[in-house]
Amino acid sequence: MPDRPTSRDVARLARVSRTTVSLVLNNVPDVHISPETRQRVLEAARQLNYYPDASARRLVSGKTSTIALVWHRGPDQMYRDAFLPGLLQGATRAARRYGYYILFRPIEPDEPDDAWVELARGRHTDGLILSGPRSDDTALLDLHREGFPLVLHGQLPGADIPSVDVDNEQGAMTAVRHLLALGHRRIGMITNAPLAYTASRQRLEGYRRALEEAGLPFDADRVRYGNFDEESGRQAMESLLSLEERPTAVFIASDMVAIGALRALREHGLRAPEDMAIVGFDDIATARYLTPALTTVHVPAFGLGWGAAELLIRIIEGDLPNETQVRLETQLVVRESCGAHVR
Amino acid sequence: MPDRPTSRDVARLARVSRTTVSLVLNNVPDVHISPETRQRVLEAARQLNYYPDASARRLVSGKTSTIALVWHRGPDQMYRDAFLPGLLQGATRAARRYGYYILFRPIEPDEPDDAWVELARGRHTDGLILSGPRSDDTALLDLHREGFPLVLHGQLPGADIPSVDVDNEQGAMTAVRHLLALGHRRIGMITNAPLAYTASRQRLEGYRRALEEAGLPFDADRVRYGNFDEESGRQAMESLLSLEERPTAVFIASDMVAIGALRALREHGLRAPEDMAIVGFDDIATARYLTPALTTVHVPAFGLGWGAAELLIRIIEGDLPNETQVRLETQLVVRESCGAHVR
DNA sequence: ACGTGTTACTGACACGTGTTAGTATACACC
DNA sequence: GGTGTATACTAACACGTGTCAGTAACACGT
Repeated sequence: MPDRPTSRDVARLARVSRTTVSLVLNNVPDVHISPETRQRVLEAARQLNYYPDASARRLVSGKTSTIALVWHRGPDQMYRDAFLPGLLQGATRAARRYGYYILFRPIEPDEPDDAWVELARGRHTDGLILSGPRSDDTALLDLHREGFPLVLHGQLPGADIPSVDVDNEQGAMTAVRHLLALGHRRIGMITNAPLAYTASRQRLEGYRRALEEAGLPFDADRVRYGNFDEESGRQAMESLLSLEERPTAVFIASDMVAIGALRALREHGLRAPEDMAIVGFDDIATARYLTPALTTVHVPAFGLGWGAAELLIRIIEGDLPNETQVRLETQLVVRESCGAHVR
Repeated sequence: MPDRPTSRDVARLARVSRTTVSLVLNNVPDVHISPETRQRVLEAARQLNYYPDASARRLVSGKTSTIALVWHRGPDQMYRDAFLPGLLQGATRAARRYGYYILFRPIEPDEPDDAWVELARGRHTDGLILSGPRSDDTALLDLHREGFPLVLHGQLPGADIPSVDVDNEQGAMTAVRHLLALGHRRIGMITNAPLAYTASRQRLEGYRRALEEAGLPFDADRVRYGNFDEESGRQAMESLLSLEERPTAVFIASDMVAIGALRALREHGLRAPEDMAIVGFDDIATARYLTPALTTVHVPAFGLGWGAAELLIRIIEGDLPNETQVRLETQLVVRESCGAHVR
C-alpha cells in the first residue's frame, strides 16, 4: 500500500502552507484566501486523492462524530431483533443527516452489563443510544450525572434520562377499544412479558383503562402473562381456554406471543376470528402473513431509531429540546384476526 | 463535565513517568517494571477511573480497530433486511472476539454508490465488509488493487476480491432433489430475482443440474422470473398456472416470492402441498409461520456475518488464509409446503 | 509622510497516546 | 577492580490535523 497523502503533501504541491490547505478544504468562513490559491489547493487535493485522516481530526477537534447504538441481548432477544432493521435504519439515516457515524455494539448475555461504558469513557463516541436498559445500572446513572449524552430506547422509571419509546398505554387502549367497538364484552389479555418490564405494565394499564372507559370491570382472571416467545403464548391461551366463561376476544400484547396463542386455538379446533377475536401488538414482519392475518398495533421502528438519534445529537450539540421524553404514537393495523371484516 | 483524566494524571499520582504508565497498562511484554511500581500505577488508574483516549491511540498506532459493514440498499432492500439481524450479530461477535468495533454504514439509493470510499481513504476503518456490491464500482477495484482489506458479502464474478457467500447452486440442487425424491417429475421454478443477479443465475443452475442428474429435460417454459417481492411471486405463479401442463411442484428461489406464489394458489382455490408442492429458499423468519409452513433452504445469516468479519480481520492482520472465497453450506428445512409429511 | 485597516497568508502549538533510544543503578563474573 | 549485563525506569519524538496569534504587503484617507 503506497503512503497515504497528508495535508503536508497537498501543501507542498500547491506551494502554500499546511494551514492554508486546512482553511481551504474545511471552507473556514471569514478568512481571506485568493481565488487562485483556493483553486490551486483544491486541484492539488484532487490530484493526490487526499482524504484527511479521521483519527487525527478526532484527536484535535475532540469530536468523534460517532454515536453508538448499544443493543442489550437478553431473554427478549428474538423479540427485539424484529425491530433491529427498522431501528437501525432510522438511526443511521438521522445520524448521516447530521454528519455522524453509527457504531453498533451488542452486549451479549455473557458480557458484563456495563461493557459499553468504555465507549463513553474512552471517547470512542460522542454519545450513546442504549436499547434495553437495566435500571440497576449504576454506571449509567453516573455517566448521566456527569453530563455524558445519553438517550434510552425504552424507559427507565425514576430516572430523568432522555428516552424515546412508543406510547404503550395508548396503543393498548386503541387495540382494546377496537374489540369493544366490534361488540365484545368478555375481553381477555395476554401480556407481552412479565410485569417487571415497564412496557408490560403500560400495556396492561391501557387494557384496564379501555375497559374502565367502557364501564366494564377489570377481571384479573382474564389476564395471563406471556414471556416474549411463542410457547408462552400457547400456554397462556391454553389457560384462558380452560376458563368457565371463555373470553370472546383476547388482546395479546406481543405478536410473537400471539402466534403461539393462535396455534393453541388451532390445536383446540377453534378458529380466529370466528370463535375468538385476536388483536396483537408490535406489527412484526410476520404479522401480515399469518393465517388469519393478524390485526395488531404498529410500532414505528424507523421513527424510534430516527427520534433517538436526533434527540441524542441535539443533546451532544448543546441544543437541548425542552421535552426529552419522546413518546411516539402507534397505529392500529386492522387485518383479519379481529373479525372486523367478517361481519 | 469534569476534565477527563489523562495518562499524565495517572503518572503524576503514581509518581512515575507517562511512559511507565503506558507500559504497565498495556502489559507490554519483555519490559522490567518492579511489582510495587506496577501496583502503584494500576491503583492510580483505578482511582482516577482512567480510560485511554481512543482517538489518540488510533492516531499513534495507525490502527482504528474498527471495521465497517457497508449495507447497500436497493430494490432488494426488503429481502436483504431479513438477514440483517443475523448477519450483524455474526459480524459483531467475530469482531468483538478479535478486539474490533463495527461501524454500520447503509448506502441509501439516493447516495452515490461509492459514498463508502471515504471510510477507507479517510482511515475511519481498517477494513470493509461490502454487502450487495456492484460490479461497475471502479473505486472498489482501485482500493482492492492498492491492498486495502476488503471482503464482499455476495459475489462479484471476474474479480478475485475475497468474499463470503452461501453455496446457492448446491442449495438449489438440494431443494429440487427433495421434490424429485417425493416423486415429482414436472417441476417448475420461479427465480428470486432477474438473472442480472449472480445468486439468481446460480440458483437457476442448481435447478437445472438437479433435473439433469435425474435424467429430466430442462424446460424453459416452466421457469418464471421473480423480483424479490411478493407481488412478483404472485404474477409468476399466475403465469405457471396458465400452462397446459401445470407443474406438480415448484421450486421458488426466495421465500418472499414464495409468499406471493402461495397467495396466487389460494386465490385459485388450490392448496399446497396437495395441489402443488412448494419449496422456497432463504428461510426468512416468517417461513415457519406460514400456512402451510414453508419448506425452504436455510441461509446461515449468522455464519455469513461471522465468516466475513473473521476473514476480513485475518486479511487486516496479514494472516492470509489460502482460500479467500468462502462458500457456506445451506440446509434444507422440511416443513409442510413440500408435502413430505402428508404421504 | 504617516497612521489605519484590509488582504493573504504562515509558524507554532496542542490534542493524548505508543514507542524507541537512552540513562542510572545494581549485580555478577573472572 | 574493572567489565559486562540485567533491571528499572525516563526523555523525547511521532502520528496528522485544527487553529490562534502573528506578519508582510498593500491600499487608503488626511
